[in-house]
Amino acid sequence: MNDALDKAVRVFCARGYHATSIGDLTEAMQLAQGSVYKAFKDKRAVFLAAFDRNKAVRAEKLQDAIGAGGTGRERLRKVLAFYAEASHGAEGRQGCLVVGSAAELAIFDDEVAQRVAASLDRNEALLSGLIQQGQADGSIPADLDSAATARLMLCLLQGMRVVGKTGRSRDEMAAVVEVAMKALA
Amino acid sequence: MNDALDKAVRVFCARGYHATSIGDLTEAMQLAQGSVYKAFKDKRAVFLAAFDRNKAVRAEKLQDAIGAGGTGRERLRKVLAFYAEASHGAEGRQGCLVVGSAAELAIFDDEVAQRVAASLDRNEALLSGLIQQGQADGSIPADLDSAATARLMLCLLQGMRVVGKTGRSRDEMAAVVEVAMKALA
DNA sequence: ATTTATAGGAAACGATCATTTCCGAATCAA
DNA sequence: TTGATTCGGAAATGATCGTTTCCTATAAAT
Repeated sequence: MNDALDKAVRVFCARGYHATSIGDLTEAMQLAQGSVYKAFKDKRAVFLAAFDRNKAVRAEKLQDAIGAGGTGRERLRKVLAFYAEASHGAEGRQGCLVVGSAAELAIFDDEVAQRVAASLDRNEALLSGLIQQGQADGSIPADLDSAATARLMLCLLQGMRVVGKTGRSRDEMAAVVEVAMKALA
Repeated sequence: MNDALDKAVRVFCARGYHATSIGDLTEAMQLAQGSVYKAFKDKRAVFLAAFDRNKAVRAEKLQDAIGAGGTGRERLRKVLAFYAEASHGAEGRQGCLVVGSAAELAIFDDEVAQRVAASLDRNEALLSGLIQQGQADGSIPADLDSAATARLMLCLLQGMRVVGKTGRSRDEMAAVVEVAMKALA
């Protein structure tokens, strides 16, 4: 089931919610049309499940990328690099489900809006935590506004995914990470 | 006609392309359904016209906000503040047509993808020009990588519009601008 | 071997939407 | 005043889509 949901995630990322038909989903998930409606109440339920699956998968990959060791500064850089890696080439063109949902559904669907906000809040808290870790271990200045800096980084990460839809190179995105680290001065 | 297009812009921003029906457009534009098809070939033509109209309006407002005087650093701050102002409250929730188009249409419609890329490139060039102006007038260090910094600012601006869809306050976004200025060190 | 539950797949339904067509009213010219 | 033209607006059309239903085949269970 998770395999099928991963396929659904890719379709929803690339096409958005409204432009994805049930046929698109069954084709990608390799399921019969009847099977989709046996497993899910409706298209929206498939989307919500795909959203949650995407959130879990991305969160795990991000945690792997951050790793356990290193200073707060080093780990924060790894977060930026993780997003830079996802914001170029084919994966960048595919787009981000959170960004797409924010643009397409946040106004109409309160439940989707809540999940989008929760995803962003979670990311912001993660960034804020890493900054505070860096301030504790001395790799980031103690007088820095951790909340505002975390919010800046959150905006930057989401923006990279937007700009990445127009097809940038890995080097272009990696260079952004280097400059962004200057905000930790 | 421009008035009607401005209304269309708002609808497309809020609802996205696929979720806006012709009825939504006629209601917002206060036009008869027949009149829409007398003025435009089809829904996509309305969208492209609205996109161009939005681009022109936003570019003019941005130029007004930047002003003619001041250092490159001061003018760059005004660009960031302009986007912060658009990324909170009701306008922030309404969203950005470029971001929405990038997420929803950039993969399917080459013409839309080109316009999105052109809008981002134009913004990136504007940012790069202001940075170079700042390097010429001494308000921004000369050894700074203007291209990478401009790209960072572009990502940040687009990301602010994404995050702004979840309803942030003016102060939250204004604080991001202050931190972002540190990237010019 | 027979029955029962399960899943795939096709067909049908109802709704919605983009688009076209048609009709009436209003405007303008003669 | 009359006739032509234009424009708003409503109805009709054809297609698509989400959803439901029904049928068949396969596999599990007794």
